[in-house]
Amino acid sequence: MDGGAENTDNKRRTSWKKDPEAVKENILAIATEEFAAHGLSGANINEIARKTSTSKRMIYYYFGDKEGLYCKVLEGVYSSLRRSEDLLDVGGLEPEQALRRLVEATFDAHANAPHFIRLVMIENIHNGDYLRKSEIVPKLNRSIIDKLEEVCARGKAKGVFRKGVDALELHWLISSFSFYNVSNRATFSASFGASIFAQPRQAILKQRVTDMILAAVVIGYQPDSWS
Amino acid sequence: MDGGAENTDNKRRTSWKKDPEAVKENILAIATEEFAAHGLSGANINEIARKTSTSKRMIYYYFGDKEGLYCKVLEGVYSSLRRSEDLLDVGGLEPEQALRRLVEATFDAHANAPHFIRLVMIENIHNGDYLRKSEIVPKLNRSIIDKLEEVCARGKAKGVFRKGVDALELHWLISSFSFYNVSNRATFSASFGASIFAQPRQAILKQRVTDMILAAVVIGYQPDSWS
DNA sequence: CATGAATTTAACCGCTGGGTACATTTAATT
DNA sequence: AATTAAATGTACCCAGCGGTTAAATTCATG
Repeated sequence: MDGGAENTDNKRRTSWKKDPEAVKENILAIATEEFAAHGLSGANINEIARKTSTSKRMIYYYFGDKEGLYCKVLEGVYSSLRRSEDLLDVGGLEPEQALRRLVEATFDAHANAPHFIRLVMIENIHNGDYLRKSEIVPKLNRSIIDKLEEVCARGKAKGVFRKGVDALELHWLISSFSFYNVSNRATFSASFGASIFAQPRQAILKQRVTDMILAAVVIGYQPDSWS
Repeated sequence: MDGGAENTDNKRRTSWKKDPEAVKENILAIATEEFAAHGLSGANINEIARKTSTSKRMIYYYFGDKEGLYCKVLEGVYSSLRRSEDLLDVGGLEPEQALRRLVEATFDAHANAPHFIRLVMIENIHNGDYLRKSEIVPKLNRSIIDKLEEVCARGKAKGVFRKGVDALELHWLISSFSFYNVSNRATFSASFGASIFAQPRQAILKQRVTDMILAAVVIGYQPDSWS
């Protein structure tokens, strides 16, 4: 990530001994780890600095203060998850298959983005105060709703989706499964064991929630597994 | 809660000018507020002490240190939620109605226990380290599973529940809705507005998830709302 | 090569906040 | 009344941590 001087870098700066962009990226990466691990108040700036390839002073130089750094970290994980969602193209699939694909992909995406999950949890502890300040986030979140709305519209037009189906509600449903499955592993395991979070139970769970969503949306849907 | 001298109190202590039990309760109540509001590292012992009817010294006298206090708070909200669950009796209902009742009650219980939700979120941020240490919690959590298992058994015996239905999986499902609905309000609202968390949308949501669970469990179930 | 803005270093600071020392009061016991 | 142990009040400590100061280094530019 640091490597040599990237002369491919455009803008007005060609090659510095130490590239500020790389430094910023490095700080952000470490800070993401630390905030995700310990929360806003729990994370330690000195510790973040120590793990960085640069110094504490640089953190303040580039990000102002602890909260400024936290905000950038938050924006980073949000846009990173949404970017991965944008890669998913369900335009070529029939509405039922498109929805199934969206649910499965969301489930998997959450399972594979523990940093995102933890930072969203942390941000909720802070009542969304920092997310609300961000300008970048609101527009990011349209894409997933748009995608769901498009699928719903096609499903209704084709006559296979129920009338009452609402994209936002659907998103809430899909997120609740997918998020909880990661966010509450620790306490759930402490109470009931971790078996449900290992294979093959996870695969079964994904199948189950997908079927439940489809059953709620698609007229006359009858999953194979529901004898 | 303080009132007069409780001579009904057994043990070896009859009446003190200042009842230590009441002091402990008072500390716990305030600490619950503060930890739920700010997290483990975010909460401030001096601030907790200030809001108490006693002094910081007493907190350390009764709870040892910050983490000890946090543990007791955690145990408190857990047992409080489970106690409210125990009040729910579905023994007299047919399996389908019993399950419906359990889902609705869980949904409502979570919506009405914001402290519990926040503290569980916080505990998950800490990877369940403190919950795992607690001896009181593991046994508390049996009751809800037992209740679900009993309903499932009756439903299968009656021939109205599917064979594959598993109580733990069911609990995971019901919890995911109910928990996420409260835990992620802030960030969800920041992204998509708060309309879904107000009436009448909440009632619709509850209805929807209940129907989804029943459809997944009860053979041939067809909710009215699913045209 | 002098200028100066951008970038980086190292040392430093003050206060917050978890935790403690020690004296003192209270109520049961003898 | 004297003794004792639990319960409490007050003042204090001090390390950790967020944030800063001031100066040095790097490189484009005239």
